[in-house]
Amino acid sequence: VGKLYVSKPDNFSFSECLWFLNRNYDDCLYLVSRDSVSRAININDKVVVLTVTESQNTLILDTGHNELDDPTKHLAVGYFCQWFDLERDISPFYRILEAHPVLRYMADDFNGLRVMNIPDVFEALIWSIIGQQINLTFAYKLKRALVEKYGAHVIHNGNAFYTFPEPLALAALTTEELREMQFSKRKAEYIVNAGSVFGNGFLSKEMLLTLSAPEKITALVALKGVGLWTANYVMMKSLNETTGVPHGDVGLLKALANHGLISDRKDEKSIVALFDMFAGWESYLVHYFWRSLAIPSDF
DNA sequence: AACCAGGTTATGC
DNA sequence: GCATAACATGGT
Repeated sequence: VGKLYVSKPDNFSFSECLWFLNRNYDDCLYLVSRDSVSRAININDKVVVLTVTESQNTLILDTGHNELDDPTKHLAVGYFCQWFDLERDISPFYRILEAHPVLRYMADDFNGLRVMNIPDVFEALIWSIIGQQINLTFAYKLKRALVEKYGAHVIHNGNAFYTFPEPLALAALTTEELREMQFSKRKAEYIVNAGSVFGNGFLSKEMLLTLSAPEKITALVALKGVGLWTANYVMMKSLNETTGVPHGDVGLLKALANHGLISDRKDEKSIVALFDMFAGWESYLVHYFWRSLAIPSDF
């Protein structure tokens, strides 16, 4: 009852993906165990807790005991497929990776890791705004406070599963309310404004997906508080654009330095040259660099 | 106890 | 057009 099946693509490792989701942080939007991940998703105003496990050749989506109609099932599968980036053939990326003298180890050590997406573009946007210029541990705390206060939740097997707050719920906030939750005044303004823009339909995922990559960037950067870093983060994590590079990202720069690929943080030439080699797969490279930050960096 | 953190905007030359 | 400052506060 309530089970859906998705076949595994090539170059896919469920455990690598879970490992990335669980890194060292406390994400309030999903629960990872050794062999499963669960999160609540909102489908047509119905909150469904999705639990994913794997068997030999398939991934098993358990939606609990709800009797879901076919369109809802289809949306649940669609959500999961984007979350784990399942519909992409990443073998071209692996060919480039394996040919790189310094980075080829990633093809073995991180084998089967996908870009872990954030299908809800509003969630991706607000999350990236929260994460600007603060350490990730604190960023996850801020996100948790926001989600637990303004998101909906359901109880499933004794755990509370939250959905990300709706745009209009955040649009209705005053900046003072967010300030009390340790958001800076600027970020509070950005978040309320973004809630208003999305909540009133001036911007939506459907709209953004009709645009070319440069047009997407332009549309996103037009929002207050969204610069190139944030726009590219949303591009790579929510809009299926594998060319997005969050320029200037401190994690990326640290990883590049760890691998001896840049001499210092202003070494633009080396960065451009490297990403040129990975043309079309830039965001995969970024994601693998982020993954590399979570292991000892003794190369 | 300084310095840094998944940056962006406002200001000043 | 490019550097610099201000933002706010937790983590290391």
